Amino acid sequence: MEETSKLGKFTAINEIARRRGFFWNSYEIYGGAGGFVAYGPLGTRLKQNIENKLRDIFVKQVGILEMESSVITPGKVFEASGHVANFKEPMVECIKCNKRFRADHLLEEHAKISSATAEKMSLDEIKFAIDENGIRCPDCGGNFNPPQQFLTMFVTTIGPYAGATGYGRPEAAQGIFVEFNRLFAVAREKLPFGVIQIGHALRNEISPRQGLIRLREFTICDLEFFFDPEKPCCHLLKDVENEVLPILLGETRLKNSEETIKVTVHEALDRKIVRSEWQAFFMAMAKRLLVEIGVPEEKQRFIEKLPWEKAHYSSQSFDQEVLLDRYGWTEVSGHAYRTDYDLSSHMKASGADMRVFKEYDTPVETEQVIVKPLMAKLGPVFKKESAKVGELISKVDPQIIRVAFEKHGYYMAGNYKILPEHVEICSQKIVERGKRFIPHVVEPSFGSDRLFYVALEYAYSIKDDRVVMKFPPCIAPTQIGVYPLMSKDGLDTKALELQKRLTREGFTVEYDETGSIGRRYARADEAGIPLGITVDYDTLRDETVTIRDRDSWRQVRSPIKDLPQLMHLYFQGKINFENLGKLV
RNA sequence: GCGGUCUUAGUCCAGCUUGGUUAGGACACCAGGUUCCCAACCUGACGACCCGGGUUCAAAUCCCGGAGACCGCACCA
Repeated sequence: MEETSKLGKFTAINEIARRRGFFWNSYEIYGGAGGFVAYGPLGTRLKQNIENKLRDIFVKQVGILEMESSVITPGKVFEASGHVANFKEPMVECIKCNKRFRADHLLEEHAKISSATAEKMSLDEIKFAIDENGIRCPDCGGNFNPPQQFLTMFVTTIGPYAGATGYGRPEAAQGIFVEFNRLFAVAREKLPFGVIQIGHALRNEISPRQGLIRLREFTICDLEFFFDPEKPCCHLLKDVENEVLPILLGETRLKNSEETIKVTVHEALDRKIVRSEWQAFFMAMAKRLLVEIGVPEEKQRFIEKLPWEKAHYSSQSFDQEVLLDRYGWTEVSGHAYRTDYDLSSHMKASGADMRVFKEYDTPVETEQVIVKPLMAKLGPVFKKESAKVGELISKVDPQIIRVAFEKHGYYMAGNYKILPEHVEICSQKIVERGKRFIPHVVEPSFGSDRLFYVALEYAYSIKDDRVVMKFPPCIAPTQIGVYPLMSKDGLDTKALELQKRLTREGFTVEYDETGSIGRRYARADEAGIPLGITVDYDTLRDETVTIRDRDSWRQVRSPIKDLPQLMHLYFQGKINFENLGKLV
């Protein structure tokens, strides 16, 4: 019974999404293709509004820099990042029944090989281990074909001739890391700073079945926040330290429990539940974002990833989950502490120096004993070789030379005999003004399509057998509906004027004069339009209109001239519906 | 990838067992009428058998293959 109601809501949301143009499966005329969706007019606006909300929070409020890079990425990038090695699954297929299995999972189960070890094994090693342990198909007992890797990145060729491999990026993060040097320069070479990229990513999922939750092409919002690991303090923590985070700890999960603990950001850090201040800060901001798109906090939680669940780059990871009617607890954002993994990898692979220079508060002065070759003396003796000899000498530990002089009266640098008069051993002051290091990264990463689906599901409600999409006003795809009570007697022209005026004010306004007023309200409710303004016969007399609240269906009356200001205040969340006019 | 169920207008469904003239309904949408605040009513218009092949005089209907959806399994770095 519960099952059918779950199906019912999901089906109803999908039906309304198709009918009203929120989203649908792509390529329907060719039979469809799994894992790809098209957003219609309402959906596109809703998705943009959600993404803009995210921008509002992170770009405007926190000061994160936004950038945009390409989807197609040269192979080298994902080789360096570790994706080519890690973004694939070794799979075996049963010869008899054709069933496929994760080879590493079979080894864990039947050969007691740990997942960490199994992950590092080559295909040959896997084959050997399978044969050695006599592992057969768990279903029918058949033998396996040789193991094969299934790469979950889309592969392509860049340019028409060369065999230059390119990948469709499976995340937007690498687009940020590879441009780090320029971004850092733009950020005026100051840490900490963050960069966000919102864009498409591609993952060739084996079986993308869960609608908007798992797509082959989707929109990802990756935020990479760079900071000095020696200065891990978050200067914005004050704003969020009392925000409560519901966390399901890894240790709790190991006990097969789903009990969450509720801790403030402050506590979570104090008790070292979350190890990075910045990570805790972003988790709190992520929670706020979800509240703003309509998910109450009791329907959210953060779940700590277990060591073998973490991505290859991550040190400590949490997933932000939202309770969905259909899919249960569902990930909407991931919070990973990527350390210096990515920048180090790209540094090593590309040869580019991605270190950051940090000036010490007070320069460090050290005295160092050095061997100074006296070229005036060396020249006459070694002639053309003297430059080489000089270089050789200066690399040697002064102590060794000193000891050699004391013992033998000379020092042999290779085949060259160095006498005390050739060099000067002296102490030198060295002033270090700073040092170079690789910044650490904390990454919150949101799935835009998932946020979208979450917003739809939480907005969906039924009132008097009608569907009302209760989007929070700040993300509603259409903000205002304008209706003439009758499409005659000049009410229509008056209403059209009003629509134009509000549109010029920057609102998304829809005009509708077809059908009875009740039908138009119903249509508007389904599209989730928060406010409906109706021009009636009183309007012609006194220049006032009624404003209808989507959620309560109550109405207030206000003068037309006040509308622009009232609407601005309402959509900025500064006033409530009741403050829009006199209740009628 | 596997197994089960399924695929008919914008949406939701009927028809298929037993092949046969013009594939039926509801809602939505559009036009006109009517209507002074919550999917009212009247008239009219538009609009579909998932794709490919086969069987047959004749296929939405039977058979084979494919694609897609849903449920379960597996997968989800």
